[in-house]
Amino acid sequence: MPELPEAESIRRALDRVLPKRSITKVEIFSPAMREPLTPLLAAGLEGRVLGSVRRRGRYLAVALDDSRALLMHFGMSGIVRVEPPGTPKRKHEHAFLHLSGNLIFKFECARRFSILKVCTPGPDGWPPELAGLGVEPLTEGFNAEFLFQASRGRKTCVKNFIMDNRIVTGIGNIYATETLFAAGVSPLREADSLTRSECRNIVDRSKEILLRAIELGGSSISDFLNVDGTEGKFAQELSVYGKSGHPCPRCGTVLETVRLGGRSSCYCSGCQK
DNA sequence: CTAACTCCCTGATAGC
DNA sequence: TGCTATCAGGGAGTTA
Repeated sequence: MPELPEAESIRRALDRVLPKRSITKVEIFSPAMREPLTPLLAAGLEGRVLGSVRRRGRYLAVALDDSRALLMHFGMSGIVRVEPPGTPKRKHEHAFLHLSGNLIFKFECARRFSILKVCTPGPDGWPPELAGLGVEPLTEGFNAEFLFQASRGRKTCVKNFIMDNRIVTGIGNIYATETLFAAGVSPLREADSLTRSECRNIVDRSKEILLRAIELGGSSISDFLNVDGTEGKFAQELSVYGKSGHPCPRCGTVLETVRLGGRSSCYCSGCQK
């Protein structure tokens, strides 16, 4: 499912193909989504020229030439493709944006958790609905002291804490699971119990893992595909995610799974304290 | 304020 | 074979 590295892979791909193309026609096939797609029809998109593609957490924003932007989020199963006409329509394709240069931007989502909407960015360059997002994990702002201070007084477990988008944005179940394994920290630990040193470890490992995943085009777990239809290759480097019952790659202890905040979490009780 | 729920949705898989 | 139950889960919303 798309987390930050997958969103960044999509961003890079879209940023190579979308800018300077104009929207020639909008087609909506499935109005009933997490947010309705029908407003796209009345948004006056025909004739608008697309600009650069930026990312905030797992959201992407494609600039429009009228100071608005197309905002998208991939939920769990969102896929976007840019293809020439002629490909048969797939079952869960919900919207097409026809583009100049004989291409179609296709918005697909089996579970309908994705978002595609027009937004109006504020002074910070992002629409108000993204105002509550926390720090970007690949910036200087995400550092040991930040994580340490943010976790003081927090009784929630460390896994839920680093998956909280209001604290740090873009880290979902896969990368939280892998980060805590690499950092040797149990997902069950109270956030408040983290030492500065453990915070530094979590921050450093998460950045390494996210950067490596971006390098490999993300993880294709279940539904994720890149814009060109290829799979990300990071899934092959996962140490513990989805490997419950397998031996720990570091110490051989059988990996356990617990449910935290409604999400399954795989970890090694031998390596993660 | 925090923490712990519920819900949205479909497809894959397990069990009977 | 065909049914039902369970799980996958981001984020918004609700409750205590």
